[in-house]
Amino acid sequence: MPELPEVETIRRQLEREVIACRIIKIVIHRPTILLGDSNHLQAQALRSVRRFGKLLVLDFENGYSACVHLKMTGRLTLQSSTESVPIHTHLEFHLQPNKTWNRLTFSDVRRFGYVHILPSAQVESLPFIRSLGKEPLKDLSFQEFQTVVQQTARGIKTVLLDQTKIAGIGNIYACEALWIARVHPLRSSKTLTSSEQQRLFVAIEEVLQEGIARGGASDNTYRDLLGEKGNYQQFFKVYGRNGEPCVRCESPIERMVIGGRGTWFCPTCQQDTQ
DNA sequence: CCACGATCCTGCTAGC
DNA sequence: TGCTAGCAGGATCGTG
Repeated sequence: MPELPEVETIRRQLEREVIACRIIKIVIHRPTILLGDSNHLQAQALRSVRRFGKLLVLDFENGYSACVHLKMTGRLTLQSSTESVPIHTHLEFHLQPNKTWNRLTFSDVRRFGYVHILPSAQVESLPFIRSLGKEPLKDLSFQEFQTVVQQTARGIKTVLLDQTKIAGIGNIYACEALWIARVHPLRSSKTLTSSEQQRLFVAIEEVLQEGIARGGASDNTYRDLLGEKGNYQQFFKVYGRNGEPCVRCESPIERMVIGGRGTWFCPTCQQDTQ
């Protein structure tokens, strides 16, 4: 499930590989995942690639943009003309010049993701982007993090996953950061001590940084622009490790459900539920 | 304001 | 072996 590090990995690859390439043909297999008019991208070259939280924005030379949300199983993939179009491909952008690949495809098994084409000038007015909180590694200072955390009595994990409070953190990185900081996922946010806030802030930056450095986490479905897996899953301390010994204290990792999502934590290292 | 549940969707897997 | 129920979850929306 692509979170900030996975989406950032793809953003960097798009920047490296696809900038200045021109769309010469668009094939729509499933119109329902497409918002806006794809004709606006016809014959347009890619100029820049931005990211807002987990949302990718591809900007084209004529002032139109394609906003791509991968949600859980969405993928952007570069493919060669000799490869057959994989199942669940909803959109194909045929590109020039011909490199080792000549198509950028959007696929999504579960069809939660979407591609939204609109004028670049309107991108930052999108409700989703307007509602986003600040971003770790970018503009979220410790003071601002502290304010967010002190604002609410909700469980700290719920707060970390709230994109309107902090942008980009998903289930994997939330679980991992809480383990590193030794904070229980259900801990009431506003009760965190300043040293816990400090540890958590640093842990969030650490897991996201490390996630990017490892090309993201391919727990199940994530693949990068070239179809490759990331490596960060090899460094998971808690995520999906139900019953395995904690690498810090050897207690078996436990699983609970918070907000309908699987949550893994060490019952010894992460105590103080409150 | 907040919590909770349903919704969207398909593939995988545990269990019978 | 083959079927099925349950699970995976980002974001949104409705209800209490």
